[in-house]
Amino acid sequence: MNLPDWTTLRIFLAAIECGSVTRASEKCGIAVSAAAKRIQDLETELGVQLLTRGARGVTPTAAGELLARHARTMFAFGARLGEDLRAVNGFKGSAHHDRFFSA
Amino acid sequence: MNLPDWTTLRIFLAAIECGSVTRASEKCGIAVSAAAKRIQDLETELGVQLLTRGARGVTPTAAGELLARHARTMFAFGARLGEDLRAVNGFKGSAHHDRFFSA
DNA sequence: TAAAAATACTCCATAGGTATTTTAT
DNA sequence: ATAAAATACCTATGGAGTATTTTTA
Repeated sequence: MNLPDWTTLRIFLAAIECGSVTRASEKCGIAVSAAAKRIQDLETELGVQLLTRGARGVTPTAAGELLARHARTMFAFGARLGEDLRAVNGFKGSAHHDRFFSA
Repeated sequence: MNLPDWTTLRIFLAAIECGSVTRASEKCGIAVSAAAKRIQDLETELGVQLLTRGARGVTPTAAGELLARHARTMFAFGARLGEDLRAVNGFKGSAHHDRFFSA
């Protein structure tokens, strides 16, 4: 298996921050079904439940909160990588890449 | 744009470590053409040349080495994430997930 | 019963493979 | 001349959408 991909992590974080998969899917510009499936597949892959589902939305489990914390760190790290790459590239095409590595 | 996905980073690292895209593709169990395309697309997305191509293989550019260093850190971090998730999960299914987060 | 999430299905974009051509030493 | 990389082309998988059903408080 592989590390969870960035899109999935983004949706997962959004679900926690929004408190619902529905609003997370809107925020991420994706269909609810697709977002829900990504999170489900993630849970299956990891073998851990990440979210508790209710009629009013979702809340993270302990594992979910742990993953969320790590994911945020990863995104922060990704942002730094982007900055460093731009620096080594002499800021060429920085406009185009402004959002490349942002969370 | 998004952060470079893990598969691409793995292939890219392998290319540097093996000194050739051909051997990297073998190591990663993928066709040479697919590996080459991933690296090309990565360079296009980033707007930076990452590898110098020669008749005997490839060597990383400055940007390539920078990305490689960051990628290795990301993978190391991913491994720690895996360990932490297993811990919070009370080591359930650890056998199955042993390699989930390894580089 | 009213929201949110999960399921069923369909479609298409793209990742990957094979075969071939181009490049660099 | 030869090993490696790039290109062209084709196929199939899976990611995303719409519509519907199932949950949960």
